[in-house]
Amino acid sequence: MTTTRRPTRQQSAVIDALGSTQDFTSAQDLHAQLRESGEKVGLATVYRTLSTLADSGDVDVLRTGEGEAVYRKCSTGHHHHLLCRVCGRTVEVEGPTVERWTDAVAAEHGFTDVAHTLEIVGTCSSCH
Amino acid sequence: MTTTRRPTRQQSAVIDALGSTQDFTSAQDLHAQLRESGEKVGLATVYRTLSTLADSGDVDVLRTGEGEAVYRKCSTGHHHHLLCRVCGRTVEVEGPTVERWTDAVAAEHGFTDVAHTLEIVGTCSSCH
DNA sequence: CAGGAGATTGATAATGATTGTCAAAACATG
DNA sequence: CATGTTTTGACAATCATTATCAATCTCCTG
Repeated sequence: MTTTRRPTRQQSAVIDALGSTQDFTSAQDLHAQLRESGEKVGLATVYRTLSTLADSGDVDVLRTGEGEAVYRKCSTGHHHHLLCRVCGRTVEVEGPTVERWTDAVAAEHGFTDVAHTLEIVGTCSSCH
Repeated sequence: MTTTRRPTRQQSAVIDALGSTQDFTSAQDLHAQLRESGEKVGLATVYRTLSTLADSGDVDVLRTGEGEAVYRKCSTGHHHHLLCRVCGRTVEVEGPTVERWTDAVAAEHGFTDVAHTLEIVGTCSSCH
């Protein structure tokens, strides 16, 4: 029995907020974002909505190193971050290389619906 | 100032417990296991030891779908994980492609001492 | 349009893993 | 043995996430 889905203002708000970025975003962040933009959505509702969307496969979920769950609207191009460990400056980078590689490796092992996270840390030129 | 590592009974117990299996094991499980086998090790110590080992790269860490951290004795050098979002099965993958790409991209932006993390999630063949 | 069944919401409490605290214990060394 | 340092562990604190449950909203039907 599939859950009856009834569209609501709150759910749309969450979905829109998710769609406004291509990055993986945590439920907490989304909630803060919604509150800032004036939308009144309860934290529990944000979690519920994300969880439902994830179950139905409409969003990707994965876990950060800290164990926080992060979500992203499915199948849009995305980029990665190059982070300076000294000053915290970040640079967005992208390229088909990694995308292709992960897809290939996943397919090779019979995996489908693949998503990935990649973070690169280093020391930037000014901080060297 | 080299790593001030002082071997203790507790740390050895944690390492041994970890080594007794090839599966990813949670800190909580390890603690329970140690307690059962008579070793008295505090929970905080288990966490500290695992955290230290993970930092020094002697064990692998990743997160289950529920957000629990799980650890395993490292088998080889640097590799990545292909994680099934349904059953949690993991496959180790490695290859020079990503390493080269991250190094190249980092260098291109003037970054040095580069490190990276990459996690791939998907649905494995049995769970599809 | 009114009424009602069922779905949805949200404030708050509860949960559970992980981390912080800090005095006591274990060590190494002089 | 005295002393300074490291490690331990019981317990409190934190933080994301989930459960609760009364109030509210939606849609359907008469």
